[in-house]
Amino acid sequence: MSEERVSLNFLEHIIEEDLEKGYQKAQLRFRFPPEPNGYLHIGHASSICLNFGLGLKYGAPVNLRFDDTNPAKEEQEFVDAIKRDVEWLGYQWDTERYASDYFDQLYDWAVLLIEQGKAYIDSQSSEDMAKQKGTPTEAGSESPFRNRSVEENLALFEGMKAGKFEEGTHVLRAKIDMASSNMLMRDPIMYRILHKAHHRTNTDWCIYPMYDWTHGESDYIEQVSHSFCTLEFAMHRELYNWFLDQVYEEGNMRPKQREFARRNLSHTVVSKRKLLQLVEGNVVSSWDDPRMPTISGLRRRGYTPESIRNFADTIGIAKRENLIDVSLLEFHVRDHLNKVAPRVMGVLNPLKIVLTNYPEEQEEWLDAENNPGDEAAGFRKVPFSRELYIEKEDFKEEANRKFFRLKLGGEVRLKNGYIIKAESCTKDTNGNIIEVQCTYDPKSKSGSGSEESLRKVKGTLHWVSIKHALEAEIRLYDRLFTDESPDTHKDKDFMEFVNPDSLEVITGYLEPSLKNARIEDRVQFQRIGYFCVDPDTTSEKIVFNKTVGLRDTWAKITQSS
RNA sequence: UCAUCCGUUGUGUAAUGGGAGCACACAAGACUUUGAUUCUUGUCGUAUAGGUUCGAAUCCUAUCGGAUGAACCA
Repeated sequence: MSEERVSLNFLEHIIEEDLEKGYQKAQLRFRFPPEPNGYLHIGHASSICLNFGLGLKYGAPVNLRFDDTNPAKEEQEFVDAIKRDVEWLGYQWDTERYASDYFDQLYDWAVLLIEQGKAYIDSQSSEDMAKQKGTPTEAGSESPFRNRSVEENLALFEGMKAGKFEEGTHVLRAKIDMASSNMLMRDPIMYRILHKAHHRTNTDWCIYPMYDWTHGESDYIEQVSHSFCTLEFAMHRELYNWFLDQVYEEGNMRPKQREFARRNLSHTVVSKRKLLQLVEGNVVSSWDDPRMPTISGLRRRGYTPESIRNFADTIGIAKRENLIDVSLLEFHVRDHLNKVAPRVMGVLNPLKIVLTNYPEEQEEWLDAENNPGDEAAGFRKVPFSRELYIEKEDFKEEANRKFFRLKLGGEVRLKNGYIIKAESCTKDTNGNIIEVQCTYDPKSKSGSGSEESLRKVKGTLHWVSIKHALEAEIRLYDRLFTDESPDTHKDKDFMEFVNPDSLEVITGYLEPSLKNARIEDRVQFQRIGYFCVDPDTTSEKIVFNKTVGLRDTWAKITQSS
């Protein structure tokens, strides 16, 4: 037995230390707290995998909590989409919670703070308050309303709740320290007036708690042990703890906020505003366009939940700045699809070949293996006939020895079929090759066991029988941005880096077995890449999205020479 | 130029005072009815300068570099 070296990320170290210090394993509880104001993206996926992954690892419950404190931005539609995406990723939350579940408790606690002289109503404009806030290097100044009496504060707060005031006229502020080096501690706003209907509480409330006042207290109410968020909230920790101090009672779990670095993916943007710009500017068709980094986009692109979880696992979690190459994500989807995707044949760029010694009316149904890595996947039949399509790039009149494909006078194996030899070709008036005449070796049939079938020829091509071919719309995707970090340039707008060729739509010719493919089915077009059936598919027209290409060392060779 | 955080191969991450490891990428080779997959091997790293210590990626100091911080957003 060799000792296994366990490697933990820094958050797991924190949990392990807490466990050693006396936390009970049964007290561990985590949460994933999205705001329902948009669609989840690959960055959220990392956070989901982190929190739910820890839940699985420690056998701890994980709550799905919607941080719904701003009715101006939040909608039920997003709640539903988020739940779907988390489930699709393969995780189960313990309970579904909403910050809005705690509005009553939050209000009561706020009243308590007012009574203790730790919060006050400020009746200035936001501009005046901003002026008094100071700068990171200069202390702020106190509001003229800072020392209102408890009674007056209570009355005003009640009035705010009762809807007696216009938006912007009053706010509730925590009375902390206008000179703190942490700007967030300079009397942060706890409540603002918003005469807006909330997607869950409707018009019950017209004052809504701010993030800082809500988040830690929600963690506390749910008795979350570890509250993990991204680095931009590091400054908020001091406030998080201050608010917690006001309500914490001995004997309860005291939630601990810790921060990790957001994972950045190359060649993409992830901010809601920018994603919206792509949708509204018709750069992409929708939020679930297969080029979008949203979870719904990745799903439509053909990514599997496993591949995304494996990706999140490999990139790990830390506190340093990072830019993860999108090719790592592509590696993981290839890696998973290689194991599970059935192999099929499809020609995307057809060139007609005619087997001159194959009888005109003859057709054969050949055995084809569904997945060479998985015996249980079995076999299917593919039709073979005299006239076939192969890829244009698989034929050259003349080529050197490194070209393992079809050339005049050369032989090649047709996958699952026969060995053929190119004899001649015909061209149109522009000199384009439009047809290749070949002969086939009738004894070389794949799997027949004959001496001829065992012959080694260097190249193997995929193909499709023209008269049996299924026409399909094929959408070929490329990266949406040409720059690896499009939104980090100070002097350039990210839209300048949009790749104009990120989508190419062509007609492909597929083996007829694909007629029964269903939406979201994923297959490998042999020698090309992984594809999945798009929801735009109808009974008349099947649409495939290219998920990712196969690794292509031949492309590298041709490029470098 | 105030506060907080962070600097480990090309990228991401591990090593918590004692082996700089893993994955991807890259390179070479083997196998192959997918130029795929698989397998083998290889190249490359602790920001800099001091200090503490028998011993430092790890602790201390300074320097350099980066990120974050002034929304009635989350």
